[in-house]
Amino acid sequence: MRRPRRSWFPCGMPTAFNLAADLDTALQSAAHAAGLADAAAFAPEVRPADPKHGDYQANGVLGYAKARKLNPRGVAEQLIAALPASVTADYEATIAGPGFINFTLKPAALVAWLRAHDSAEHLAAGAAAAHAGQTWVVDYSSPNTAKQMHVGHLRSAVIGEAICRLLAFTGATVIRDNHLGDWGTQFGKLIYAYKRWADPAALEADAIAELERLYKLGNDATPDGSPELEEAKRELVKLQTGDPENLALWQKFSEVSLAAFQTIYDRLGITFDHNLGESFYNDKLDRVYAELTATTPPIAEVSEGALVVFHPEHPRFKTQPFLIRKADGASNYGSTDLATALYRTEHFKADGIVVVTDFRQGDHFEQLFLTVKKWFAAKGYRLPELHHVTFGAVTGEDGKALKTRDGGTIKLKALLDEAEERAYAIVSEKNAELPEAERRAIAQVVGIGAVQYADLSQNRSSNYVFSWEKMLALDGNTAPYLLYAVTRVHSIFRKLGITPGDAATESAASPLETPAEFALARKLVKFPNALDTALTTLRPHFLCIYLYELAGEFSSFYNAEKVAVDDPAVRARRLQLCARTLLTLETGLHLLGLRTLTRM
RNA sequence: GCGGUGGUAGCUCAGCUGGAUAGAGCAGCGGUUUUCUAAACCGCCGGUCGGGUGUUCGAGUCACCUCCACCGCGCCA
Repeated sequence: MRRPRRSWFPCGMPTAFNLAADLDTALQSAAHAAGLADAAAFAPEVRPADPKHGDYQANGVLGYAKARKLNPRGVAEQLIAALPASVTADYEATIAGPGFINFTLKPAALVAWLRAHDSAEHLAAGAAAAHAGQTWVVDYSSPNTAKQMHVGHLRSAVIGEAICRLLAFTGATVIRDNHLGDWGTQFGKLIYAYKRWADPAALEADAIAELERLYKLGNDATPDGSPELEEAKRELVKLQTGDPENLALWQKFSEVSLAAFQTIYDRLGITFDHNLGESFYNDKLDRVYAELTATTPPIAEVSEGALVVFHPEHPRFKTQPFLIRKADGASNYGSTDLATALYRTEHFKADGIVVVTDFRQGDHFEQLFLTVKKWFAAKGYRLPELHHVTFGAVTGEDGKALKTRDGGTIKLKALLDEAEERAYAIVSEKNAELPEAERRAIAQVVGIGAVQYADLSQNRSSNYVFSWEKMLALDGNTAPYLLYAVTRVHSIFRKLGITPGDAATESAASPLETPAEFALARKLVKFPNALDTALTTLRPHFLCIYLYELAGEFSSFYNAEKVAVDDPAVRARRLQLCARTLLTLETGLHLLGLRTLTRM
């Protein structure tokens, strides 16, 4: 347990977590205090500033003044004069350019923030305001059963897990739901093949690979119009009507699939709370059809025998139908996704639902969400926030979909294995004196982390070019660079035999002096802004950018200032900066789903 | 045809929802180590932000037009 918060802050007040948000509030009240016309409409727009201008800048004065034909600099002067004492005690505020207000943290306030946010618990407590009391369901990964996970499943899993951790850190109760593709026509063919050609030895050795082989056999053996296809369809009908043998087979397929998936998830640090696949919603579809057709006017209509939803107010979806039941009466993913949205709302009491799939499903989810909104409004159901988090394709260096050399699909297991092997070769080259077992352990963290980080560090909406060389590079915005920064900090504490954040060191720290110390400290207090941006946009790369810049500031600091100096007060303050850097880097990397190291 | 996402330095990418002189890494060139991990740090070089018009104090960011790439658009998910 940590000791209770000290009460000797220079300013006496509890230090806010997100200083920019705090300044924003202060400027709003200053607008009222200064008697600005229409003060309620004034949006300060405080954000982190370029360090050469200060720590934060308020851009909102310009727009506000312009709309009212006022002199922006004059308004800025009024605002600064009306700032509460708590702000003027902590910041230098200046007017710059056409009417920006720049805020520079005074050294004492800077240090007060660093002292207050001295543990992961304190950071989390500060961050928890964003989603406290809310429940969020995150639907990600979602592979098809009876098939191995391949490279196409990577981004959803990695991005989805990072979003889960970010939401949880900011106070939400997060429900991780793996919406498996475990139902559909493919199971008729698979059962057909399984009953004829299943190889018990292969099933024992690698069940999911054998199922994949059988599906291919079944697919090839059942061409359109053939009697074999009719037989496969009969197997499917038997499954759907509850035939015990087929149901048992299907159940077995799901079980071995989940077991195989879990070996991948373990390596990526993912644990699902639920695996509610499409099959789970089979008995919940009739209610969807009934409710969508019983409204006046009906939300869904029959067209060409199928049940569809049109959205007349939408330029495209007024003619492009959202298909929610096929003409033969069978369900499709429109049906199950509607039932899923309802279940998550009613059963999990979701305040927000996030679905992480590739961008090609954009139309589907736009239609789905439009339909859900109308449906829930008609029935008086509470509507959660609905987010479709999309991402681009993973491509090879040629810009085309990533394939093996012979054109096959790259299995996720093979990809992670290769990442670890490559990392092992690098660690062995750089640090040959470490014992092999440790090099293996390091290679796991670095290799898997490199794959995760490469995926997360790029804006998710663009395609991402897969490159072993780039993701495993020690320069640039990569996992190895960040992990290395972490180990350098650990190394300092290890050499000195000191625990990061220990009370004796913390209290012995003298005021910051050098440019490198200030630059690092000023970067540290911006962590909340990075969190905030990553969360409000559901784009983890904003956190990556911040961590990369922080690691860069640390490396510069490390290079410019020796930490283990003789002067105990100087040493203590630099150790304090090291401890906070470590805390922030490790907290941030863990939020992204990466593990960290003390040596590499 | 309609729509989505991209197009920023030779290459790979940022650019925080309209702010200050557009930033990183790689590649290229030049420096830094009797000092806590040099897997690092510092400097130089490199840009008509695909093109055009517009909106305004201000546009890589917004609107319209246009070119290119990838993708989606009735019974796969």
